[in-house]
Amino acid sequence: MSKRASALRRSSTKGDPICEVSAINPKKVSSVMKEMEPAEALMKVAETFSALGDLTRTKIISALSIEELCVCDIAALLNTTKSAVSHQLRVLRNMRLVKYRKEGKMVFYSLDDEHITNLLGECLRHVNEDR
Amino acid sequence: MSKRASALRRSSTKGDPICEVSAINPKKVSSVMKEMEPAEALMKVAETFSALGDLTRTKIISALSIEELCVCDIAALLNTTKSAVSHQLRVLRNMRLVKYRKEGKMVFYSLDDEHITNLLGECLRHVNEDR
DNA sequence: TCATTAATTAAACAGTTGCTCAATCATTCA
DNA sequence: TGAATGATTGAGCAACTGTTTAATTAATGA
Repeated sequence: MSKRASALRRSSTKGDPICEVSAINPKKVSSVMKEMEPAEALMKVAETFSALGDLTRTKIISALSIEELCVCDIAALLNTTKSAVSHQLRVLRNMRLVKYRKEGKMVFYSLDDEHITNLLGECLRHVNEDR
Repeated sequence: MSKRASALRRSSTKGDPICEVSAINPKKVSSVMKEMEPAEALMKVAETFSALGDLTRTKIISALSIEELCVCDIAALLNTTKSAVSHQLRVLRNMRLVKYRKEGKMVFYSLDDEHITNLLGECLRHVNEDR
């Protein structure tokens, strides 16, 4: 298990920030690096999770998973201002987590697709797990 | 569709932050409020998504979805410091997204359970969707 | 016991985020 | 057209976050 190939290659500079020598398993590292998702996709994933990672926005998603709602109703539901909700809806829109349709002056929001419902569901299952 | 019940109840204070009169559909709002997930669960959900919502941590999760790794290997893989990785691993540990086992001086991290793999997979499917 | 090294931790700083407030846009209706 | 209203937007600010640097802990082996 512990066949560290070039572990003898000593670094001349000491206190180097990158752990470049020591116990690194270069074979393992390079194989994982190849198998990992492309950086660009992971960037979008991080942004998406980040968009979901706020209590106000999580509540919005949870509400929309039940029913289509207008901005005003969401604000009433969360006991906050339309402005605050609108700001957060933009974040969710930017990550394609919600979609909307206009009806007169009002704008009705709903979840963009079933992935979002699945993400919420899977996360709820995780946090509700008792151990 | 547009049967707004008590829309006539006018607020005396003008410019009030909460959109308490106007076009709110009180029936809809209260029914959604009842059906929504408990606030406590949603709080944990938001924290969990927040823990996943950072590029460094997303990369860590992606790497660990392939293979168990020690801190040093993760740092090498992400071309960053052990300290930075250790800090982020703590965030992931706090949200029970990763687990670890010690082997001598080294600490090997892996994903906590299949929910985490599912979350990553579902999110990847979302961001990779072409439209 | 002492040196070495993997990992964790604390403090500090820069960058980011979410809300508030005010202004603005857009649609309806008199 | 002008008033009213649902929604969006921008600026500003307080709170939070992620990295760096340095110190510390824990385990190994000479």
